Amino acid sequence: MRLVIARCTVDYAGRLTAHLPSALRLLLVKSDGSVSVHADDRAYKPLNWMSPPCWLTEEPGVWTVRNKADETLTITLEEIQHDSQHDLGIDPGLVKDGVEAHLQELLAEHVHTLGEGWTLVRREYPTAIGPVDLLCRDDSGSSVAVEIKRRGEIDGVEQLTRYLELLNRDPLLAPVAGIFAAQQIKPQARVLATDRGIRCVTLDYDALRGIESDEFRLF
Amino acid sequence: MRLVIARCTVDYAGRLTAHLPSALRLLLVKSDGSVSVHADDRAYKPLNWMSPPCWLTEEPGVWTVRNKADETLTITLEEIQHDSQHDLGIDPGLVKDGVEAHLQELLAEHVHTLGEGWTLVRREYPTAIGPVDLLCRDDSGSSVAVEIKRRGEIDGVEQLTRYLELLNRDPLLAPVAGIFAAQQIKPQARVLATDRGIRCVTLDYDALRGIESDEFRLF
DNA sequence: AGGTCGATGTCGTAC
DNA sequence: GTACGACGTCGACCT
Repeated sequence: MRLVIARCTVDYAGRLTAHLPSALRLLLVKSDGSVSVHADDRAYKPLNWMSPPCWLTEEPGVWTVRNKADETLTITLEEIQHDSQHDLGIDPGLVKDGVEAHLQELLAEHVHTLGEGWTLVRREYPTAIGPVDLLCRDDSGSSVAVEIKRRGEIDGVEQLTRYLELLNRDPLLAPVAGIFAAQQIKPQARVLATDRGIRCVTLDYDALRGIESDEFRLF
Repeated sequence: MRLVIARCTVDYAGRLTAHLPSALRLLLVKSDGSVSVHADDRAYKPLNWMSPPCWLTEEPGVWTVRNKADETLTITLEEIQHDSQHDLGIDPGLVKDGVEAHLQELLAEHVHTLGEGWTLVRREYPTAIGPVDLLCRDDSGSSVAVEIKRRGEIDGVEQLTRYLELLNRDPLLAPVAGIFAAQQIKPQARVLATDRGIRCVTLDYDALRGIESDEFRLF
């Protein structure tokens, strides 16, 4: 990884065109060839960048970064205040916990929390427009499609609505009810779901995990 | 801006929990208080970060970054290889060209490219759930709502559908037709739009700009 | 503060 | 490679 602090102008030509007037900035050149230009604010997003795979051509005072789609990032250097190189090695990478996949696993193993006597037909039940998170049967044997989100917003309701429309065309399944399950459901999403006859369920990740560990304790 | 190269472990607890095993990484502390942790690959995305507003507490060997929502980023430092401070000043910021706003401007000025004798009612026509990009009238005086995207995907069709549903409840406007206009329209989005009676129009940014300059040339 | 929407979104993954 | 959905999406704008 190479760190350069320099006064520079930057021009990007690709999906859009963009220009950065002259100023002091951090140029970050990573070992995969990617380049990013950072100002002294905003943790997440660089002012300008080129993602790998891409290639840096270095001429005196001008860096050109190009990718396969022929997008270019041109950095014109006016004054270099710092330039250092560091060998970081390969990063072991991030370990995550608490994402949607985990919610799906947990709820799949505890569909009875949705209703007494409910059973799981399958996770990732395939449809023409993509898989439904869970397909269940309630105690009377009726089908129920469940869409799971960490944060329940309007998009998720639309997604479930599309699935329901499709599933209800299948005479072997219809009628299929819908459940919108999320750790947190935005008021607007709840209104839309309710208006469409979709039941909303708030999930408690820690509680579901609790059930898990309780059951573990039984053995 | 402070640049630190250090062997460290990182723990994030907030919307999810995440852990980074010990490795050599770049720690980027910006003057707005934000902190990001970068590996030697991927231009854009830090491994871990805390966005401003947030606050860094520095103890020997342990940094803690916290925000208002009480999410925390804990960095445990094992070995510091580099530590430098740089005063970059305020960045003049990015000048962009070719984003959706420009497409909207251009199409607003050339609604006749959508149909002979069409007129613009207004840009950003307000509805209860957000503004419609363009509201037009066709040659017969009928209303047409236009949703503009750079890249036309399924979300945009859903968005336009919601607008149309609302606009068609207004007896002064109804019936309102829909146009989904984008530089590029994904097949799935086209299918969905067509199925809902929404016309799809592919926009040519350069051509629209060309019309612009042609008209300039007339004077 | 909360909602909506655009983004050079980026990133993973299934087909 | 393309398409699609998730993301600690972020960030900008408006109420």
